[in-house]
Amino acid sequence: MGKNLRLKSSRAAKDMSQKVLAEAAGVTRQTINAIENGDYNPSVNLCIAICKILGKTLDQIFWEDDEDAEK
Amino acid sequence: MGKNLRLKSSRAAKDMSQKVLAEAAGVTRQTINAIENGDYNPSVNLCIAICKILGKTLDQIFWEDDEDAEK
DNA sequence: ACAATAAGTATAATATAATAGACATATAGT
DNA sequence: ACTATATGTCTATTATATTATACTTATTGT
Repeated sequence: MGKNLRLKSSRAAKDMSQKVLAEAAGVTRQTINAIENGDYNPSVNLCIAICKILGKTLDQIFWEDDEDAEK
Repeated sequence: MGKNLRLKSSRAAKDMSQKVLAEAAGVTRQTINAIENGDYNPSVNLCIAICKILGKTLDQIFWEDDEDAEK
């Protein structure tokens, strides 16, 4: 799986550490780290929670990230 | 959790049964049924697979469905 | 040089998504 | 009345997301 650089960058834009984002989303730091590094496949509810904290939508952070770019 | 009526309706718009959608997405019928009925919280990769089959995006089917409507 | 924070990673344990198999109901076609 | 399909639901099992603990490296501030 590819890294999720849009997540990493959106988090950086809010100047949040992985730890702070994790606590806000109600998960552990390892989970945020693993998502950013593409180590696994989070639940959609967790994605939604993360997006709301970062002020983004699902499409902006999770759509067509790890994909073949479609064109 | 609330039902996902947008999923049910998008599937109906393509005249697909739960079984056919499940096979196309590589999961079982029970999984599709459970998502439509809000019985659990699918992985984002499965959501993406479903959206692509139905010609929709994550935001159109999974964003702000089971939420407090924000306003 | 020391202390503190951020990030990456690994392992073992726990929670839950997802499967497999089965049964019930309703509808539509013959 | 029979058959087939679609949906809903239940139980038990398997796969995997997520946790908890811990160690490492890099960076920044004092």
